Amino acid sequence: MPHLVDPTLTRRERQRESTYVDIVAASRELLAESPELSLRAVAAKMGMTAPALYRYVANYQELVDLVAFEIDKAATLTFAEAADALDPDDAPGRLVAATTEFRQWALGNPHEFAIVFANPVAEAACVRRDLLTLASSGLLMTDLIHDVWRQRGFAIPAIDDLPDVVRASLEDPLIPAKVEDLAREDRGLVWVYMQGWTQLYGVVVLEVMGHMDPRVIESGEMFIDVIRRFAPTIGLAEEMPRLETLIRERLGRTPGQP
Amino acid sequence: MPHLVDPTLTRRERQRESTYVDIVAASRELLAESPELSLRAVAAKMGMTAPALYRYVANYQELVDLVAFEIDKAATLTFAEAADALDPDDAPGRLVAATTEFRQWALGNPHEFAIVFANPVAEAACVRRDLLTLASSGLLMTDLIHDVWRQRGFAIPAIDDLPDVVRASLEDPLIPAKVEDLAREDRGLVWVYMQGWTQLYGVVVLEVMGHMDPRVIESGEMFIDVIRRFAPTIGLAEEMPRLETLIRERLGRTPGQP
DNA sequence: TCATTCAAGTGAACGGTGTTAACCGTAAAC
DNA sequence: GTTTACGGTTAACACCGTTCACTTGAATGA
Repeated sequence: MPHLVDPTLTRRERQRESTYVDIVAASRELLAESPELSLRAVAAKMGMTAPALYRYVANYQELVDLVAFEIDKAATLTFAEAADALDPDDAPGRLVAATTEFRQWALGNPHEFAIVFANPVAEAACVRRDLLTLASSGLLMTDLIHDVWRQRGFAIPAIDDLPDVVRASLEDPLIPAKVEDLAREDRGLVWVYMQGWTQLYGVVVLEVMGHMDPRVIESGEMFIDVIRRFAPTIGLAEEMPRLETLIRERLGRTPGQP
Repeated sequence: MPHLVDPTLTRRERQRESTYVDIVAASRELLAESPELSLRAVAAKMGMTAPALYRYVANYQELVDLVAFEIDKAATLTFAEAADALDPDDAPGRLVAATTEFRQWALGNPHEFAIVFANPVAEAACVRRDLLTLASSGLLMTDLIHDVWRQRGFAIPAIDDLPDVVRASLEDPLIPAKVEDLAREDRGLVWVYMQGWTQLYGVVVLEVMGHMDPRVIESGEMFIDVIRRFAPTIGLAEEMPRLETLIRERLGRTPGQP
């Protein structure tokens, strides 16, 4: 089976690339068991000594950033899969499916979640060749909300009604995301996305950290409640009963299984 | 100035008590500069060697729990002060004042915030004599919401309308908080509190972690937005304009100064 | 008052961490 | 075919949490 790897890369580059993959794999195996990710442990798991890793990352923080970036990328794939299990025409269903999968993944992989989302400005470094590509999970979620908006056309705040600072941050965003695809007058949609993300993030962090009655966490009622309260904002009030059963279906499963 | 300390305690006990205070003080000084709290550094700052600390805490995690508990207690005092700067009759104002102070404190003391609120089930241990007294900041917030409810009397969900698990967790709560003061039919208020706390927590964690446009963080617009969207839930829709100016006043100050 | 007890501190040590330095073989590059 | 430089090594440093054996001095009981 030829051409499984990019042939434009030289042998050395391909080898280096595969080492990066190994680093991430070893790190994720370690994270599955212990919350602490140590450079030495990663090296040991790869059959190397710790200083060797410094040929690939400048320091420990960069290792963490690399792993966080790749975890986010991989997790986003499973969120997208959850969405793709539904009709392309059912944008609301796809959104809540991905959202629920996100919540389930976070609860099932608390250490990975912590490294990606409870990491102070994780995106700051990400020195790898993949430049400063915003968290891919964020891109997916914006896309999904965008789809809902296109299909259902809920009301979004006029960008000129928003506070000055907000308007400025929407007009030229710091992280060159897909925001540029939106016409200036539609940028209010991004603000709606941020509102939703904020609320979603709140429940999930509280649940993952265990700062909530275990029975409530286990049942997912607060998670559902948050979605239910946000639904009207994106014009999904009437559809909510259907979406709720859709969520509850997903809550029963172990994450990752479509 | 006699009787500054409890005279019922023997000399040894008083000395021990003061050492605990020193431990917390040294820890907080360290947290003001570096995000990492190390047992050895705390000991060094107190002029002791590391093993000596093991006379006071069983292990590192217990040190962290102790410090987290005391930080929460101290921070809650400043929240309460912010509320007390307003009329006792102005329950809504007191609530948003404390809430805003919480947000300001979190942004100003990110390491302390992380140790208290981004700590996996911090309340689990807390082996100190103060038994298992729920996070005091949580108690304050419930009190403040309770006051708003008594003064303004907004609609709360009937406990029998809530999902089974939620009802169960409200009828006999895991953490023996002030929930017991509420009649069974009023327990829905606690659910409202949890909703509010979830949303507040979401913004603040996102802001503290830096997972948001710095300009938006700096301005506090998302924080205000969250409060504004939650206000109607506790019957404060009409009062929101007044409350918003109240918030913006507080946003300008450095936290801790009433 | 004297002997005893015991809490509170010490230093040394173990295994772990991130990180740097000097070194070396081998595969790529010219 | 030589040279370069990449990817690995070992040794060492400073720091971490933790344990153990030991001292000391103050509170306690006879």
